Order: sequence, then C-alpha cells, then structure tokens
Amino acid sequence: MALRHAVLAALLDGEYSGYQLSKAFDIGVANFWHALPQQLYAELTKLEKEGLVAGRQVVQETRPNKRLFHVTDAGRAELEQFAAAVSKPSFIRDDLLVKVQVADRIGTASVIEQLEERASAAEAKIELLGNLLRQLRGDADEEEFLRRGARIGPYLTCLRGLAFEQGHRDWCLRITAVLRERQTTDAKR
Amino acid sequence: MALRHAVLAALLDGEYSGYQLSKAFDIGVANFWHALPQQLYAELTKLEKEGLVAGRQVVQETRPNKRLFHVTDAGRAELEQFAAAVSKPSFIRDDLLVKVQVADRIGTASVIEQLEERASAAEAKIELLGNLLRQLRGDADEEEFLRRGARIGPYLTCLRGLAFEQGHRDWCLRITAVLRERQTTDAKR
DNA sequence: GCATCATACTCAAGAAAATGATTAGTCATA
DNA sequence: TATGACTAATCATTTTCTTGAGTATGATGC
Repeated sequence: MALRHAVLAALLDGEYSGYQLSKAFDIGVANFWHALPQQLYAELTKLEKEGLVAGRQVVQETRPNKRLFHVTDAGRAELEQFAAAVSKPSFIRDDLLVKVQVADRIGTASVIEQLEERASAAEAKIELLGNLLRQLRGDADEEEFLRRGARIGPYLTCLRGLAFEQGHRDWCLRITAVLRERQTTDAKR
Repeated sequence: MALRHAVLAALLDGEYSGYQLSKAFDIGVANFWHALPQQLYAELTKLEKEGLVAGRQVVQETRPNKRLFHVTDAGRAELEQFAAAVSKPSFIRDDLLVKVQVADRIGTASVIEQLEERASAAEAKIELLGNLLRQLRGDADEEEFLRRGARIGPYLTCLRGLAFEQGHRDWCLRITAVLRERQTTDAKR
C-alpha cells in the first residue's frame, strides 16, 4: 500500500489518464515516487474497484480513447488517513553506490564513467526542476510564493528533488575526481 | 539481482555472519542499501548455493553458534561484472514526501510533527555518520585519506549518506517552518 | 528474581514492484 | 515510403520486499 497513495496524491491536482500519470511520474511526481506505466494502470484499476478514484471515458478522434481519473471523497479520506499515520523511514538504494563501495577493490574505470554519466543526468534534472519551480511559482519570488501561494505541495516536493539531485551531482563529481587522482597516483608507482 | 550485490559488497571487507551483516545494514551499508535480517539470511543461502560466497561454522560457548561468510572468487567475478554493467537510476521513494505533496490540501498538523521527527532522526544519523567517517579515516584529514587511504570505498558511500541526511534534515526544517507560518497566517484570516 | 535485551537464526505468507511482450493508430522525418 | 517515436493501454510472469511468528541461550539491569 504505497504506490496507491502516490497515485492519489498525484491525482489530487486534476484529472489524468494512466498515460498522463506515467508522464507525471517521470517528472514532478518522480520527486517523491517512481513507477512504471504498467504499475500505474494496475494501481488505477485497483483504486477504481475500491472506489478511491473514478474514471470517465474520453473518446478521441485522432488518438486512442482514454480514461481520465479523479480522486473521490473516499480517496481523499484514504489520503488523509495515510497522512496521519506514521511514515516509514526513507532509504537510499542505488546500484551506483554499491559499485563505489567496491570501486577500490575491483576496476574503477567503468565506475568512473558511470559516475560521470550520472552527474550529467543529474545536471539535466536540476535544470528541468529549476524550470518547473519557476513555472510553479509564477511571478512571485520563492519566499513570497511559499508564504501565500495557493498550492505549494508540489513546489515543496520539487525542492527536495532539486536538493537531492544537486547533492547527487556534487557527490558524483567529487568521487570522480578522487578516483581519477588515485588512478594516476597508482599508475606512477 | 540487486540485494545480492549489496551483500557481496558488504562482505568484501571480511567475514560476517548473517546477524552481523544485518547490523551492518543498519549503519554503514544503509548508505547504499537497506534490507531486513530475513532477506539477508535468505540471500546468503542463495549466494552460497550459487558458490558466490562460502560459509564456515563457528562454534561458540557462551553464544549461539554462527556461520561466517566470505566472498569467493566467483563472487568477486560476479561483482566485477555487476560494476561494469549499466546502473539503474536511483529514485527517491518516501512516504513523507507524498504527505507533503498533499499537505496543503489536507491537514498539515500531523505532517509537521512527522517532519520534525524526521529532522531529528536525520540529525542523529548525521552525528553517527560523522563518527563513522572520523573512525574510517583515522588520524589523516579527509583530503589526505582520500588520496592515499587503503580502503576508501566505504568512506565514499558514507559521504553520500551524510550529504543525503543533511539535505533531508535541512529540507524537513525548511518545510516545517513554511507550513508553520502558513498555519498562523491562515488562522489570522 | 524477573524482565528485557542481545545473539543467532528459520519459516511461511502475502504484498508490492519490476520485467517483458503485445496491440494499434497517428504523426513527423529522412 | 519505410522508420521510428508518440499516444494509450493490457496481460502475464517473476522477482523482491515486507510482515509476523517462532526457537533458544546468555547477559544485563532494576
């Protein structure tokens, strides 16, 4: 029971199809949860059966028909209950960290490459989130928006996503530099 | 095939029993992976069957007997292959973020409480990791240790863990402040 | 002297998540 | 005019993770 609340949370801002949701889970929602399209479709089906979301068919001419979902009162109640319950702690879980842990014992070359790829992926995400934040707050500056903005939830989670990506990028670059220097030092011996 | 590599990575630094590993997964290893004891025991059994780790029985007088495991050559090879393969991107996945996303739509009181609990849990973790880092680098300062230290892998992953916890704490405190101020502003209206 | 904690591990069941394959029309582009 | 990307989804399977219970002994604290 975990993805379900992320879906409800994402759906709170309007009507979305499974497909649109899966796009949202690639960008904004990715700051607090991640899921593949198949998971979303499955979850939406379950949520609809339980009456927590409701969908309506939208017939389209040039595109396949779609079903738009919105949160029902029962869904909202479920979210409220969830928000009041204790949260599970959050964990880091990252292949690349596992590799760094053993990088000095096995080959470092490939790990360095991957760190650099990650760093530039993080850089791209940082820019994307920067734009998203600017868009969300409109004309106001951040302080102002956070004080009086109507809908700050998505902004707040984006802030966390941004900080996470920045931390990730900085770490990747630092570790790359460290491993690089050790490589040349090793070579000299 | 993910926990398996975290276990191999953790086991690379010496012999550990399942129980000891589960302790390591609460502290240092938690910086790159998380798992419950049951998962570890199960994974060790699998890894042993596949010949990637080997265990030996240690008979103890005052404590229950235990099995100490170490990585075999095949296990090392598996790790090397893993390190060379592409990594899956890392995701945030956090109940609390889901709650913040909807905090301005549903009740904020409980979310604020949870943010504060998280902040102090992060604070505790920060101290713990600070000590761990000091212990790992011994007398040397960080730059020096990273240049010439023998085993920097665990240090590097701890650095990421530390930065993550700091980012998490800062975010929690900031959001707490924002939500608090909005509460009082709302009340005045 | 009783309770609780720490060591050390096992088993089973169930929920959640990831993976892979498939369908089918539209649109842009090379 | 083939190629691939985009919209919109479904189905089946497998892997992974979580939850909960249980066993047994010694040490520590009040």
